[in-house]
Parts: sequence; C-alpha cells; structure tokens
Amino acid sequence: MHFPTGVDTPTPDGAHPSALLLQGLNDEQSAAVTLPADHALILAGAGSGKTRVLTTRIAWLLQTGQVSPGGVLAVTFTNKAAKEMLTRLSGMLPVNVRGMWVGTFHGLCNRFLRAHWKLANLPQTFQILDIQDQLSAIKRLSKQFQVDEERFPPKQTMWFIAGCKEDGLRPKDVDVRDPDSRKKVELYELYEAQCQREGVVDFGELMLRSYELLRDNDPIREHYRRRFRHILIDEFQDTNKLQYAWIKQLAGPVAQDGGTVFAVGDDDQSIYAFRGARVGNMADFVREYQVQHQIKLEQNYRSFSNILDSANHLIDHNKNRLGKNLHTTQGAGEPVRIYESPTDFAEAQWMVEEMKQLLREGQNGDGTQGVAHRHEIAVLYRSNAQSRVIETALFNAAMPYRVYGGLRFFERAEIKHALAYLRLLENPWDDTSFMRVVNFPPRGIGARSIEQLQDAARALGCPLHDAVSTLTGKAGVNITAFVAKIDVLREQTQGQNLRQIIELLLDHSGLVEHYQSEREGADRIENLTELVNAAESFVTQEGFGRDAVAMPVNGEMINPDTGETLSPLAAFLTHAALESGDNQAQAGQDAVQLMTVHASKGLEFDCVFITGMEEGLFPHENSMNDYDGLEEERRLMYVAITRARRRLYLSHSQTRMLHGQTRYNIKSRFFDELPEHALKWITPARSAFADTHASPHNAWQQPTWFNNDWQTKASAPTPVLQRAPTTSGPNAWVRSGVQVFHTKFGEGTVIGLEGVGDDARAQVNFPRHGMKWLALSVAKLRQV
DNA sequence: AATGTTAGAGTTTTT
DNA sequence: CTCTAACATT
Repeated sequence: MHFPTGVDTPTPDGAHPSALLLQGLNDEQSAAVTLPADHALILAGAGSGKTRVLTTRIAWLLQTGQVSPGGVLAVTFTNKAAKEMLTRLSGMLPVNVRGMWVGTFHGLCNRFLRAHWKLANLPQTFQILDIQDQLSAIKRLSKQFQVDEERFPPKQTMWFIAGCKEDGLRPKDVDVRDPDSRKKVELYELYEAQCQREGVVDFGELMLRSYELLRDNDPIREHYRRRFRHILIDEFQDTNKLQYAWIKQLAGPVAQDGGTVFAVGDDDQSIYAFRGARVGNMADFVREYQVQHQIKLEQNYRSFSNILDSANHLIDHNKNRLGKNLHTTQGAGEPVRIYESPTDFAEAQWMVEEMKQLLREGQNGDGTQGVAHRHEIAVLYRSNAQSRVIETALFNAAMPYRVYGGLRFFERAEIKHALAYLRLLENPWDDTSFMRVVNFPPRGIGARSIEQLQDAARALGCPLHDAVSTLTGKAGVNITAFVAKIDVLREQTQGQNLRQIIELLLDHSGLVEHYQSEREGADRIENLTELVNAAESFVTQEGFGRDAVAMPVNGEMINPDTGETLSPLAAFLTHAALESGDNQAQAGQDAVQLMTVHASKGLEFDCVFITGMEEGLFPHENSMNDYDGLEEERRLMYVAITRARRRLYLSHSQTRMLHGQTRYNIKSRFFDELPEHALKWITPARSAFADTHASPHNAWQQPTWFNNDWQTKASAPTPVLQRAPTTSGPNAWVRSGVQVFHTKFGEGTVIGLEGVGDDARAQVNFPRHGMKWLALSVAKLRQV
C-alpha cells in the first residue's frame, strides 16, 4: 500500500488541496498551520482547536510536499491523544500512517529501543515494568539487602529513582549530601543492576536509555536527526527535563541541519509539576532555539463568555505566565452559579436535584436551559476521596454515573498474573513476573522454598530462573517443576497464534481452574476471557501501526529500520505495558461523569459541577504554602472552569467528612478571584450551619433563592468557626501563637484552633513541612 | 493455605 | 472513615 504524498491532485471543485485543508480555520490557526519550516511555539488556549492545528499542520506539510511521512515525528503524552491525531490525520489525507512516528513519548522510546536493543544494551525481549512491578522489584531488593524499610520505605525509594530519571540523572550524577541520600543512591544503583540482570526497564528507563543512546552514539543520533525533518510536540508544558533533552537530541542544535520543532502547549494548563513537568521548558525552548514564530490561539470555541471571563479573571492572578486571554464570539450565556451548603452530604444532594432538573429541561427540549444527556454532565473534584459522598447521593437517586480513574484493565490482578506467565515465555529472567506466579495458583512453593531460591540466585549473581538447578530437596522439586512447566508451555506455543498462546496459557497455568473454585472468581474469569478478546483485536486491527515496531508480515513483524522481527506476543506485551487500557467500559449506559480535575483535562461537557471549593481542599492544603504550589492549584482551577460549555456550578461546604473526622472549611480563595458580573450566588438563605444537625435535607428541599453579594458573605463567617475551642486532655494548653514541637514535623507555630472536644484541631505552621491541621486529641505536641 | 486481625496512611497521575 | 498491606492464627 503506497500513497504518493506531496503530489497535488486537483479536487472536483477545482480548489487547491492544501487550501482545502485550511478551510474553516481562523486566522491564527491558519497561520500556525502554514508557518515556514522554522522552530515555532503555539500557545493554544483551552478549547482553541489545538489538536486540529497540530494535525492539520502535519497534513499540510505532507500535502505541500515539504516532508514525507517518514520525516514526521509527532509526540504526545497519552495514547488517546496519539490515536486521535492519527484518526484525524487519516481522515484528512490518504497517507501511509505507518511510516510516521506518531505516539507517546514512552511508546516512541520503546519503538526506538526495540529497534536498537543491542546498542542500548538490552535483551531483545526486554519487558516493561509498570508501577506495581517497579514497587515489588524494589521491595524484593530491599529484603535482599536488608534495608531498613522504616527509614527507606520502598515507595519513597521508587519516587526517588523515578525523580532522578525524570531529571536525566544516573546514580553517579546524583549529588550526595547526607548519609540518607547516599543510601538512596546506593539503592538506585542496586535497582539498576537488578533490572539489567533481569532484562526489564521501567517507564523512566525507556526515556532515559533512549536519550542516552542518542546522546552517546553519533551515527544513530545523526541518522535520526537527518530523518525527522519535522518534530511536533503536544502538551509541551507538561514535558519534563528529560523529555525536553530527548527532543533536543533529535532536533539538534539551533541553526544546524536538524529538524524543526513545532511545540504546542498552554502554560496555564500545566498541572503536572508534581510528576516532573517543567513549564519552564517553554521559555527555555524559545530562548535556546531562538524561536521566531510564536502564535497564540485565544479564540475559544467551547464556552460562553461568562465562563471564559471567569477563567481569564482567575488565571490573571498568576504571576508567572506567558500571557493569554480567551475570547469567544458566543454571548455571555448563563451566569456561573455558586452554591454553599452546610455539609458535604447536602452538597451532593443539592447537586443531584439540580441534575434532575437539568435533565428534565433537556427532555422538554426547550432551548439552552437543559441538558439532553447524562454524559453531558460532569462532576469534578480535587481528590478522589470526595467521590464517595457524591456516589452515595447519585446511587440513592438512581442516577446512573461513571467514575473515572481506578484500576485499569491491564492492572487487574488476574490480568497481571496471566501477563506474567506470558512474559516468562518471552523472558524467563524477569524475576518480578517469576515471583508473581511461581506459587500462583498455589502449588506448594512456600516462603521457605522461595527464600532458598533467592539465596542461591544472590550467591550466583543471576536471575532466579538460572539458580533453580542448584536447589535440592522439596523446594528443588517443586520449583523445577514450575520452570519445566513454563518451558513446556514455551515449546507448545511455538508456531501458535496469539489467541492460541493465551488460551493454552490460561488452561495450563491453572489460573482459570483456580478462579473457578473461588467464590468471587466469576468476574476474574470473565476478565481473563476478555484478555483473549483484547489480544484478538490487537492482532486484527489495533496496535501494529503504533507502538508496535512495525507491520505484520506473515504473522511476524518486521522492523523497517533494522529488519529485526518482533513476535505478536512480544508486541502484545508491550501494548499491555504501555496502554493500561480503559478503566471500565461500562456498557454504553448514559451516565453522569465523575472525575478529578486532573482527569478532566482535555475533555468538555455542557454542564460542569466543581465541588469542594474550600480552602485546604481546593487549593489543597499540601500545595497552598508555597507560591508555585498555589499557582499550580490555580491553573488546576482554570482547567476545571474551562471544561464547561454552557453551564458551570461551583460549590463548597461548611463541613466535610475527611479521614473519619469532620472538618470545618472556609470557602476557597478562588471565589475572590472570579469576576462578580459573571456569577450568581444561589445559596438558600437559611443554609445556616445549625440546620446540619437538625436535618440536612431541609436545606435543599425548599430553598429560598437569592443573589448574594460576595463581600457580605465573606465578612460573616459561620458561627462554628468563631466558637472558642474547648479542649481537655494532654493538649489543652495549646493556644494560637504558641510555639510547639511535633515529633514528625519539628517546631511550628500555632495559627489557629477550631472544633470542640475530640474534634478540636489546631492549625500549625511548620517551617519545614508547611501548614498542618492536627487533631488535639491525637497529636503529640510539646510546648517549646 | 485460607481466613482473620491490626496498623497505618489517605492530592493530583500517564506511561 | 475506608482501604490496603502486613502480620497472626487456625
């Protein structure tokens, strides 16, 4: 299959085909698409048609003959975005998508490392560790080297290692100041050695090793620099240090013959600093590449102007911005509605009633008021824990809903078990997989046997698999039988197709049998069946053009760069590791959408509820003490607001149940940062706190609506907050302004007190750990 | 090996 | 409060 590109063919209506591509674009979009082949930065506001510009740019470059598919590298963060780009692209042009490198950072790095596994010093069958695998690998290592898990929790070690890799640092590059960090670096070193021995890489390693190969291998680097004439990056504001460095390797230094970089992003929507994203990469890029073309896409096609005004007004309170203002030709639309409730429960109740009303109006089809479908209603919250009370209310009202997040398909235990078997077929040295299934289903290999094996492997400095033959006694017999079983399976699966391989495995591993005897195993078996289907559809349609190395040829895949082959099984395992799958496909039921604000990025809905707009929650208490943290919270709020097309609700609650304790929250400072003219305060007048205890239902059943003035509300705090906390017990002496010592946080100053009796809490500012709320009945405080 | 108990932690997350 | 992992018991 070959399509000529860059050859203009006349269209039926006589228009030039590249002009056709530009149809319907506004001036800025069009300018961005048709920029000359120079480095460029596109500042694309929310809802400004970012993806469209990106894909049309590629289509335009191809159609005007400036580049062939092989010369294009387009990189995104999520598989969803990559898929979207390819779908749209093939809708615009009859282009051979296979030759293009379009994918996620990790997907492309994987493709690169599969092609150059030898140079990258990896086994051809290297496996990819996800977070769970990584953690269990580190736990294993900590046990083996008798690391004190109190002082060095495996999770922390994991974050440390991931953080180093995001910054492009190997153990030798890490600054060692104190004994603790020396130990961490040591663990990083041991972890690296273990991964190398076992032939596995984690997500960070995919990036780092690709980067290093490009950096250190001149012919490889030059090859790819010559090849990729156009490098396009989506969500550039979310790139970390290493990802930017990787891009620089591919693009080469400025003003040399490397490709051009077309970066698209929005600094106002940078919400992933906590996982290493550096907004600063945008400014660095402009400086380092002397970017001459910067285009702002500020026309918003999504929301009415009350919503956009709110977003603009809010984000204007951030100091560190490149600067951008969204505008629309649509009218003001409805006001942004703000609601205050006495309890989180009442907040959820009110929300459900409001939804019912909206859906009723939508059914009647009377104009812009209602919403026709439940899936056009989204509930956003700052943290996952908030979903429970909302779910309860929705459930009680029999309102179908869907919660985003949680376990994805390939992360389920039973699926991971099956995949572990498959991985052992490919790479028997993968100890993480070995450990996962050596005794699952149970086959009499207990802790003692495994210890024996681990001791032997450590003595020999080899993976578990290679140490099995040295074992004696019962342990030796059982484990040898296990390894033999895997070996037989490997034999039997030769020449089988992927479906047959998995079916054989499910049968011979005893997984299905095991779950059959389990009380609640039916779901798991269903999922295992689904795994067969997933493999089937992967082979028949999905995948081969994307993260897999190459095209299927006679059932095998040939890497166009090296001629190496990759089996369908290997490709499927890669697919499973890099695309953890949808979290739940929930059978097409039209349902209200529940998700965190983070998860909502990139989505849009007719109607959006942003809930829990309270100090300590949103902005979150862990982020609001340093300036950068607060700015990121504000960007998060900006993202949340700009999800709404027509109607936006912001709600907060005076009290909220968190970690089993009632918290008294004041409303979010973000309310102060919204334009009064766009708001409508719809809190019932009698939503006094006292109602909470009497009857939480009355507050919303017959509300009296009124437009409230923000200033008046702000100056009249709820009575509870003013009530002087009375405390008994060991911490009764705690008063505002007092210096205290906490065993974990060190010295701090008491800022305020609230609550009564067992609920009494002190807000304490710890210079080293920030602001904390401490329950006086629990916290061990000492007066300084 | 299965089942029961307890301690501890609990922003945000894709690959 | 609620979930999980580690530990303890049968």
